[in-house]
Order: sequence, then structure tokens, then C-alpha cells
Amino acid sequence: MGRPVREPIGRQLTRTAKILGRAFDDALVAAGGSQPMWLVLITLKSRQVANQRELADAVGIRGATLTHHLNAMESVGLVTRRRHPDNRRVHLVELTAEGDALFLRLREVVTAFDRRIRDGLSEEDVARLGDLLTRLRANVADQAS
Amino acid sequence: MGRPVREPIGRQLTRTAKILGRAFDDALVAAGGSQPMWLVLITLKSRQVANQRELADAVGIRGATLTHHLNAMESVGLVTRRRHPDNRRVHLVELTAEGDALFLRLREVVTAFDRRIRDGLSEEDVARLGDLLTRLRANVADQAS
DNA sequence: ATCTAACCCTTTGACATCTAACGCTTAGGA
DNA sequence: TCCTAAGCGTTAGATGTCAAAGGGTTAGAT
Repeated sequence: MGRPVREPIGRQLTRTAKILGRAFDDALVAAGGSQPMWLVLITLKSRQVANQRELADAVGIRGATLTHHLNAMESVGLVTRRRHPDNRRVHLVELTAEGDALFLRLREVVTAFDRRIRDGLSEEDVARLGDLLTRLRANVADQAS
Repeated sequence: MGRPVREPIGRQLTRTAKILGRAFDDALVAAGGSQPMWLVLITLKSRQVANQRELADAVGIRGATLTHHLNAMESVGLVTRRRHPDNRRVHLVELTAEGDALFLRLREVVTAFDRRIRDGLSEEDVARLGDLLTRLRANVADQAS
């Protein structure tokens, strides 16, 4: 009779990411943030970024998109932008005290969410999942047109 | 020294889905389609959908979003919409010959893409990945607020 | 000294997506 | 028979994303 038509793995991945991403964003919005906002905050906290380009790369969005988020975050006082004194092309982005406070609140939400989705999965399961995802990315990158 | 800070699994999933999704869409666009268009086409080919709501659910988007895609697809002659004779609330969506032809072309692209991302993965690997993704979705659904 | 190329960011215009509100149609009850 | 509620799809308005074009700044070559 032929094997049953299974959902392609790519489709399942997309679907899962959409469901998780939505739930994650909901949790962040409830705490006064959003998914891209969280990514900007944690990147600023965890590494030294030289300019907006690097920040955008770390977050995984384009520079134009980052501009919008920084505009919004600056307008509500979460970050400041100022020109680099030695190179006026560069905008230095820095967290304000409010930005820092929001980071701490969101971090709790993120930690709770991570625990929630890993429920019932062993360390080994998570490691294996990470490995499989990495291999998928590598396959796409390998044969990139 | 503490364990090294690993990228949360949710973030890795999102990142992977974004990379794969973009590559997938690029491949479809090169063949004259797009990701949402493909999902509409294959859904129409593979099951009997009673109305647009069902179609939207199958594709994984909202009704309002589907309306846009169907407008576009109808305007280039891929599908037709007509009122159900017995229930004028319902729009029956049907593939045209052009729609069918595009489906066949895109199916080749999709098959090739699936092969490409599975390169080096055994059947068992893929099954395990599917299982892990399913468990993540279940964890989100379980504790949905 | 100036000119050109490169770099950094912003602006513009486009698209996919969502929610909320609306309009048409049908079903069910008074 | 009407009237109200529910169902289906579209429209309007908002957000997040991108590519392409534009403006300011710097570095390097002539």
C-alpha cells in the first residue's frame, strides 16, 4: 500500500517554531516586552557590540529592522544612542536603568519558558535535538546557491 | 567556573526555522511560487476543504491572511472562488489548470529541498527529530494560559 | 588637497501576518 | 413571520520583516 505520507520534516519544524514563538512572545508581552526587544536586551547585556550592524547580526535581523526597534526602545527610555566620539559613523547603543530593569524582569519569564518547553526532556534529548538542528542548518548552508 | 552558557533550545529552534524557511522560500520563488502559495496548493490537492476557514487552519494562518493570498492567486488565475450554491456564506476555492501546473512544478522543488536538508540524516534521525518537536509542541499546549 | 570608495545607519516602499470590526447569509426560536 | 444569534469571509489598522535607495562620515589613493 506504500508508506503513509508523512509531514515533511521542514514543515514540522516551521510549524513547531511558529507555535513556540507565539507562546514565547505572548509571555514576553504579558511582562511588558516582546521577542525582538528581549533579543536586543540580552545581546547588549551579554556582549560588547561595536555598532548596530553587529547588534543586528547577533539578534538575527537586518539593520533596517533594528533601526525600528531601537527607535521604539529609545522613545520609551530603554536604550540611548549616541555617536561614537572617535568615529561619527557609529552609533553606540547603551542600556538605561529602565532597560536594565526590564531585562531582569524578562529574564525570569524566559527562564520559566525554557523550563516549560523542556519538561520531560532529558539533557541528552535536548543535546540531541540541538545536534539535529545544527545538521539541518549545515545542510542548507552547504548547498546555498 | 559554572557550565558554559548554552543557547536556549527555543532560540536555536527559531533560528533554524528562519534559515530553513528563507532557503525554502527562495527556492519556491525561483520556481514562480512562494511558501504560503505552496501550502495553499498542496492543501487543495490533498484534501477536501469545505471552506476558507478550514483551508486557513490547514495552512496555519488566519482567515484574514488567507484572503490576501487567495486574492493574489485568483488575480493570476491559479484558483477560482465561487459561492457554494446551497450556502452562500461559503466560498468554494478550486484549482485551475494553471494552479495545477504550478503545483506540479513546485512539488519538484519541494522534493529536492526535502532531500537536501535531510542529507546525512538517517530515517531514525528524522523520526527522532519529529518526536522531539512533537514533545515541544505538547509542552506548550499543555500549559497554555 | 581632493576625490573616490567604503562604511554605518536611516528612510522608503513592499509584503506577510495578526486582531478587531464589519457585512452578508443562514438557522433557530418566539 | 420576524428577530436574534451564529457562521463565513472581507476590510482596516497595526506590527515585524526585508531590499533598495539615500545621506553622512571616514579612509585611501592620486
